[in-house]
Amino acid sequence: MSQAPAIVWFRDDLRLADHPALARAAASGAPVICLYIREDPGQRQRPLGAAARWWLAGSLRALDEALRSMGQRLILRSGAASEVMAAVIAASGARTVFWNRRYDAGGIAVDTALKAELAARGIAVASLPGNLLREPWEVKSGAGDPMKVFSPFWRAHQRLGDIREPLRRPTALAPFNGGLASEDLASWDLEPTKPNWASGFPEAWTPGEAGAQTALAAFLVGALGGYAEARDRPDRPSTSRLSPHLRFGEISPVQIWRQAHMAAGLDGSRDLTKFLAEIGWREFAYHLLFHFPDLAETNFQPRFDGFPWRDDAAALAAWRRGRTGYPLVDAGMRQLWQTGWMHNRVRMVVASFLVKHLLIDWRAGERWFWDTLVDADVANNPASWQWVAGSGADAAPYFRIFNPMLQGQKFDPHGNYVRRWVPELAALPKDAIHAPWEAPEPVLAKAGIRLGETYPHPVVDHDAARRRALDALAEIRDPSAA
DNA sequence: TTTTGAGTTGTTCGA
DNA sequence: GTCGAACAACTCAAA
Repeated sequence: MSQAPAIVWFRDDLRLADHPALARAAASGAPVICLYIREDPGQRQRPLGAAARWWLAGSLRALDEALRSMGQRLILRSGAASEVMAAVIAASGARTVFWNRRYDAGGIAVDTALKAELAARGIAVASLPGNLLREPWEVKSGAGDPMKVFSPFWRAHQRLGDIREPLRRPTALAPFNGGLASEDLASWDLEPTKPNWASGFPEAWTPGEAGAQTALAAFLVGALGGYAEARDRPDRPSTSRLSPHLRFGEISPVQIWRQAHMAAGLDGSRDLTKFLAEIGWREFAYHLLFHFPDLAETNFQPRFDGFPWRDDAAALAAWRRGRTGYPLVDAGMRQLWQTGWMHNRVRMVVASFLVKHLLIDWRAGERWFWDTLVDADVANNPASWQWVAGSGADAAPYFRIFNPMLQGQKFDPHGNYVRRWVPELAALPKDAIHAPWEAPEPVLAKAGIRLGETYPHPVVDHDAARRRALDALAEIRDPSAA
């Protein structure tokens, strides 16, 4: 009599290598059922944004192809996780279920309930750590509390010892021959059609594990050298662009950690340290999310609950569409819209602009990023928005208000990033491109620009907006002074 | 318990 | 053009 199969429930871990759940299932010798569930969003689960849905489609196709090359396939099902799991178990006679943990409150609630349900029916469940360097609760202050400042968090994280070795991709997976039905990926409508706003995405991205490994390898032989400085330059290919791959678990931070160390040699170079600190920020964001599950909705610092946000639909729309009149801001928002991604330096600038220049609630920006970023991450996105807004853990100080012109001059000194994404400004010389409203009329005319027609006037005046933000922030600074 | 040093990413102003 | 100081005070984490 053949062995009962094991189910591997794939979630945000769409890879075969360094996949603890898959490795355990493979090691059991049981026939393996690889399952992906398009979950009905539970009460506290966040439906995927549109750009992330596009990525998911590609990633699921890639995973299915990789499994097929091993005589396996990915079973796709829709519904509530508990119902889908019950149905698959009933149809297959599976006796064990493996998955890698998730850390958002909604996901934890679903997993905890399901685990109890299955245990009550005699189904063994193993939930394993696979998507972080360390579990969020492992890092603690000396007093045993969650950490709220990045630097001590990261030091404590590193004091906990070596990061484990990545697991190899299973060499073989015994197939389950019972014939399980799978839904058709196309029927999930993950990809846009009318209009197909993602038509430019495939040129920029290759979703899937192979694409992730290619991106990492290219980064390690290329941009890692000089990363500490060049990473701030949106006009250059100087970042790893691994974020969406990490978001969907096509590559694990453990793999990145190990490969980066090997590529950089054993010495802790500045570039390597800087790069790994970015992985550290992801660890910190998940640490915060785990201990503060409402991160995407509630100010980490309660005094921001009284902040005088403005309701300004027109300004919000201008920001979303990249029509604020500030070239660097507009370039970033259009890069986001057209490719599903934005350079990190520019993310800070556009976020600071929305929150401080426009005084629009960070949650509005967070939601827009959630919908438009292919790397929209349940922990990174809210943690980063709160950091910029000043309402977060270890947040930027209130007086740190980015000047979009100055940031442009510093980090896009030739204006090439702006030219790439705001083509109507392309003919402007670099001295004018970050502040076209200050350019002499003949310069604008020569570049074919009529302010207010071919490119907008600034939606707000920088100096006035800056003062207004400082005043607003002063309102919540000292509660006793009110 | 108290004290002490530190805290991702900036800007502006005046010398 | 370049440089240092001011911008606030508060909270965190560890000694």
